[in-house]
Amino acid sequence: MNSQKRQEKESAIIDAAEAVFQAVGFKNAKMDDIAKAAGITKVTLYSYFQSKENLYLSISYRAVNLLTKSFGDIVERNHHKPRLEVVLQIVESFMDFCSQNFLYSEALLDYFEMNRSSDSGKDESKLTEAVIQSNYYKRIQEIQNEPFKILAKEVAKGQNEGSILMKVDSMLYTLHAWTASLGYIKIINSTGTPTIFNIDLSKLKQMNLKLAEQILLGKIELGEGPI
Amino acid sequence: MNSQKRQEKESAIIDAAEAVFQAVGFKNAKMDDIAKAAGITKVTLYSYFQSKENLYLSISYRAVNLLTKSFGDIVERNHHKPRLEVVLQIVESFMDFCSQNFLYSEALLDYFEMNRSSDSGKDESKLTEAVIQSNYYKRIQEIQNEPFKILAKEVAKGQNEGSILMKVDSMLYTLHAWTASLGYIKIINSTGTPTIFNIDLSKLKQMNLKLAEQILLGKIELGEGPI
Amino acid sequence: MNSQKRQEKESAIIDAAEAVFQAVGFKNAKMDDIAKAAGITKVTLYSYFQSKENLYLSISYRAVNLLTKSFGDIVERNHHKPRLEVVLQIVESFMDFCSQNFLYSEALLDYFEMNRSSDSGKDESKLTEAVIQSNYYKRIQEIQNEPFKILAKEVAKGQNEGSILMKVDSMLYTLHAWTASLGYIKIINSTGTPTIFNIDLSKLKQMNLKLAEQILLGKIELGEGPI
Amino acid sequence: MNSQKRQEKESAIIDAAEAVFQAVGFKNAKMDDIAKAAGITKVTLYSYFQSKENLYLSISYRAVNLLTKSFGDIVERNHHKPRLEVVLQIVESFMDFCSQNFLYSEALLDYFEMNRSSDSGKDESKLTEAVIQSNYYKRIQEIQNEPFKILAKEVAKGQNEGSILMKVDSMLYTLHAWTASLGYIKIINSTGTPTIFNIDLSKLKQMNLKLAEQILLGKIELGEGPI
DNA sequence: GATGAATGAGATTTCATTCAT
DNA sequence: AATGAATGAAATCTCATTCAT
Repeated sequence: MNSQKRQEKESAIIDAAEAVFQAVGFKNAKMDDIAKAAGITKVTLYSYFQSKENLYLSISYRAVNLLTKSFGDIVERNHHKPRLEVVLQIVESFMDFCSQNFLYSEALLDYFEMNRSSDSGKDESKLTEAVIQSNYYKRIQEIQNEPFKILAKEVAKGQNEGSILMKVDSMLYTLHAWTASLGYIKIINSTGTPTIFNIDLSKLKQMNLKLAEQILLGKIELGEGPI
Repeated sequence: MNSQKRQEKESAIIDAAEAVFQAVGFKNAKMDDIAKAAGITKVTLYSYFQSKENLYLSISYRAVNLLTKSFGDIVERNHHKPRLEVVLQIVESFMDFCSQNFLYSEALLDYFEMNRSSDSGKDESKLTEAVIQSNYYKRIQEIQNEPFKILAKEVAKGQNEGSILMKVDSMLYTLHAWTASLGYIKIINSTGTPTIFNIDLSKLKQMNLKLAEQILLGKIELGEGPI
Repeated sequence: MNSQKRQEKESAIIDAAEAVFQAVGFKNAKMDDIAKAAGITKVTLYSYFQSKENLYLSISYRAVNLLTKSFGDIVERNHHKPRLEVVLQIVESFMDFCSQNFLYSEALLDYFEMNRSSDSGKDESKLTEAVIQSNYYKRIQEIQNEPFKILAKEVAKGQNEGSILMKVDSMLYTLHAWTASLGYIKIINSTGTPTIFNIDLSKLKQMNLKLAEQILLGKIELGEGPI
Repeated sequence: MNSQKRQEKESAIIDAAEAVFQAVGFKNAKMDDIAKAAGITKVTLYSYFQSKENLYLSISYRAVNLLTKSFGDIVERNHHKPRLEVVLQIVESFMDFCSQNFLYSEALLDYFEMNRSSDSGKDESKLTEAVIQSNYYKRIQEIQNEPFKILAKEVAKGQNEGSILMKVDSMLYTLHAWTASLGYIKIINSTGTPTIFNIDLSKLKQMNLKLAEQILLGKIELGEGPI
């Protein structure tokens, strides 16, 4: 099978896996069922993905790629607009992407969770052997920071061009925007409903965006600390 | 064995389980090893916790309890101080608690992840049978919102007493503070190191706190949306 | 507790055990249930009977005793009648005893089955450790042959007094009567119904008795072999 | 694996199980050891036999089959001889088969013991859940009466052709022969030695056969009862 | 001797993963 | 690459038996 065919088949398998993981969750998903859903045998499934974890990581990988692409598209589509706007759009799209793709956002978070590193490099003690061997685990490490980098770059550009006026270090701000989004996603994912404690979650998103805007415009006194 | 003795023994078992989960992670942990660590047999272990998942949930339960207690202590210790300060302390302690207790924060996040509910009540399709049967899964649901409620209450009090000046609805703000903390925790947990992208994570925390203060003091224009 | 009291309690426990074994069979019977049925705790049960097998053997023991007593009574009650008649009555009572006491007959057969001996003494390789230690296992061995001996003795007496005319060795005949009865019991016990293959089992009993009578009266040519 | 291969493997496993049961008895036999003896894993063992009891019943099943085959062979080999002789040979072969195959005869007796039926159909109250689910338990019920039927048929033929002269109903006689054999087997199995009470067990067998011959030849007055 | 808890041994199950054809 | 069977590791369960108080 030539490389392209293989790519396509691999992709089709991931599609099937996504459907199964989506329906019953990682733990309950059986490799048997995924193989069946993909219309192949378990052995073939294993010839593509060497472990269940690797298969799951392929979804994380896809998620990072989609996110990267999404961020990249925003940058490209708005190359003539002020970076301030681009940054806000990216942040919003991050939140939207995740709230619209439960599986992708979970896969993303799960990856970052498993990928925990310690002072002395990767902390492999909690990793399954299957993860350590996983080729997607390796591949995803190469691209894991892409979305973050795109965002950080736009922030820096904005500071240079003057549309972003805050005094905060661009990396620190990006990190902050990232965590704010992650927290939002975590809440969205722990809820299935559009409201929680009678609060419409869209209001939460709006608040996050408004806050981002204020920070970026330098309207907020953030003291000595963060700069 | 009277109820108290049983409580103590159960607690001692959870101690042992924490040590094992901490050391090798949930997946790699063997019930046999946990039993051994607790100085009991596997069967006894099962007589206390009906499944590995239930045992893990007991740690989530403990985490929620500790967090609740921590929040409650702050409230009590500072009953004479302005609520603004109390709220900021709670937020800070949340971040500190989690960054200092990897296992607890993970157990907390894992619980909220699995506990996802849908419009039509709990979405059990992704739960393991073991979780559905888990008594700790039931118990934790009764207290899961306690920490959040404490925080929300202090925010509301602050608005009443005038130390908190923002125009934002107290629940919405609390939710925002909650997500900001969760995001911070998620990043802390995905990292083992005190810095990421050359950014000292303590700076991120400071930024979060400064931001919280500015919001609470009503220094930020959050527009119509969130109010 | 004095010896008599203990005897009585032990007996009451066996009563309870009989009821449980009768109801659900040896394998399905739980020591817990037996203790409950006897109105005592498991530990007390164990202080009387050191193992489930020993408890079961106490029923075998009781069965052998009852059988011995039954045979003895017949002998006594009919000391003035011809031995031929006594022998026939014993054989009949054996069959009746067993068909009326499923549990006793099974316990009897089970004991003889487990007690299998080899050329080099007892074949303990298939015995459970529990059986080897069982005190009832020891006690029953002392009396296991009593019923057989009574029968054999009456046969021999009958030959001496002339009411029994067969030429067959009394021990051989007794053994034969014994096996015929055992086979009958086995069939009775494997059936719960009074008929099998449309044959009324009482007819089978009648045939066995008629045959016994003919043999004892020397009406049957048994050739050189058995004598 | 085609059906035949599976049959062969299943058969090989039963071979191994026989060896283990033979050596240490049912209770002492461990599934692990049987698997090891068969050169497979426990899981594979379970994929063939769903429980230890089912595995044991497969031996009962094999025993019934072997007995049926043995009886059938005798009938075939002697189709030109008088049925009287065939019947006697069958009875003798039954006794020999069992005395030469301790495990088979025990498995046979155990099956009949557990299979006890009541007026209202099978009496399942004493059966283990494992037995109720056992596929061999189902299969053996279909063939359990085959050996008996063969014997009964030859007796009836003998009466028709005139080599068997007794007035007794053929079914009743067959049942009697059956019980006599079972009793003999029971004694053989409860003994490991060739003698008991100084009686050579072969003499017992001879006596049984001589008796059978006399009955079949109508030499014995069995009265009104049985006919 | 009574009680409730714990032990130990082994049966059974579940699945991801691998083997053999 | 496809198929069905097998493996291995660990979870879970059952129960007779024992311990501690």
